[in-house]
Amino acid sequence: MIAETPPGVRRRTPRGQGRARLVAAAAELFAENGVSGTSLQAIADRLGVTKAAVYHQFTSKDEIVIAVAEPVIGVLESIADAAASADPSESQAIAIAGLVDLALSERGTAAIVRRDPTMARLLDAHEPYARQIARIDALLLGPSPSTDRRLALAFAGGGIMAIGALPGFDGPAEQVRAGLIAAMTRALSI
Amino acid sequence: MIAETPPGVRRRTPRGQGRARLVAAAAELFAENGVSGTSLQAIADRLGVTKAAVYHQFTSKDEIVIAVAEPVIGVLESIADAAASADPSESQAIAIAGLVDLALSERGTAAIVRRDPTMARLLDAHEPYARQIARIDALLLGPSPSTDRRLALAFAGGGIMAIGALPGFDGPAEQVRAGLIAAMTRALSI
DNA sequence: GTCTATAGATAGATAGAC
DNA sequence: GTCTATCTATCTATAGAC
Repeated sequence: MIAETPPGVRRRTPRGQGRARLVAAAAELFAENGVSGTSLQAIADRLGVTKAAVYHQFTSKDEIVIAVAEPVIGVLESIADAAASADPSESQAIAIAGLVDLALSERGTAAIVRRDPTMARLLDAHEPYARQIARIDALLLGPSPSTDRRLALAFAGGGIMAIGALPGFDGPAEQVRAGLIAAMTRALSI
Repeated sequence: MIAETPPGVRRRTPRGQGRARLVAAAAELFAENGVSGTSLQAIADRLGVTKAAVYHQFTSKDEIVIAVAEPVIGVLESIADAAASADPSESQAIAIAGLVDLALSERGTAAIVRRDPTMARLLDAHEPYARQIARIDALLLGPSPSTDRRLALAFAGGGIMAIGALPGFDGPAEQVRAGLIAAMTRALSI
């Protein structure tokens, strides 16, 4: 009989780290080739394991796709919370800064979440995402928005995600961040 | 012996029309599911034919992808030509109006051309596309552009294509067009 | 947590009849 | 221009040993 792992003994791979590594690898590949263009084999290859090992952590590809989106949804919720609880005169600026930081920190992932057809289809059926997006949109639109303002928001949404998809934009990070916040603000100044 | 089709007699399917129908069907499917998410079987099904019939018109899937992008490239060239030959004080406005009209008329296709990973990879190796994009970018950036202006252009590029991907934006078409031109102009007013 | 092995479906692509 | 039939490769997913 083989002894069980005694409590407190370090495993070769810390708890949950295999899963996190897998999600990170999947996110990179999704950003490069799209969700449909990424096979489980490709994910396994990047990790240096077999497909079966991938299926040990997730029961389906869809589950991996959702797992990739989850951190972004969490950040969206934080942004909506922060903007909603701030003074109304500041809520828009807070939302814009949050979205810019999200696009810059998550880069490819944020872009994939917004523009990949497979991801979009899964997230539409995933209530938490739709709810946070709706909250932020409402904050940025204000009450009874004009058609022009709704156009401007859709435009700005595409703009911010296009930036996330760019390979590291040159110039100091702080200048890029400030430039993007200015671009978003300009787009919504109507 | 069967007589050959006499000259001048109308064929059941006009010359080249099968090809055009195929490209249109492929463009729709690419917009809905992405290039990787669209099989040749799916294209054939939408046309009510078999895969073999598709392979009669195109020798590979890549060729279909390029054929879908070709009309967009043609329009980009017209835009660049028109803007370049106009008075410098008007060239930016002409380019913006042209891009907005392209995004609105081609809708899904224009968006796919800009954001699908498979399409992007093929077009990067397709000189005509890169050349026209470079011409238009140069026109919109002007000489020795600042980092902020290059950021603004990338932002605007994402914005305009996000609009194309939207399902028919409500409001009168003319208002949508004017709103988009205003959004693009605002984005580049730096 | 990783492996080998494989099922079952579907992918892109080809051959040849009509 | 369209078909049936088929090839080979790859896909998602499962079973079961270590």
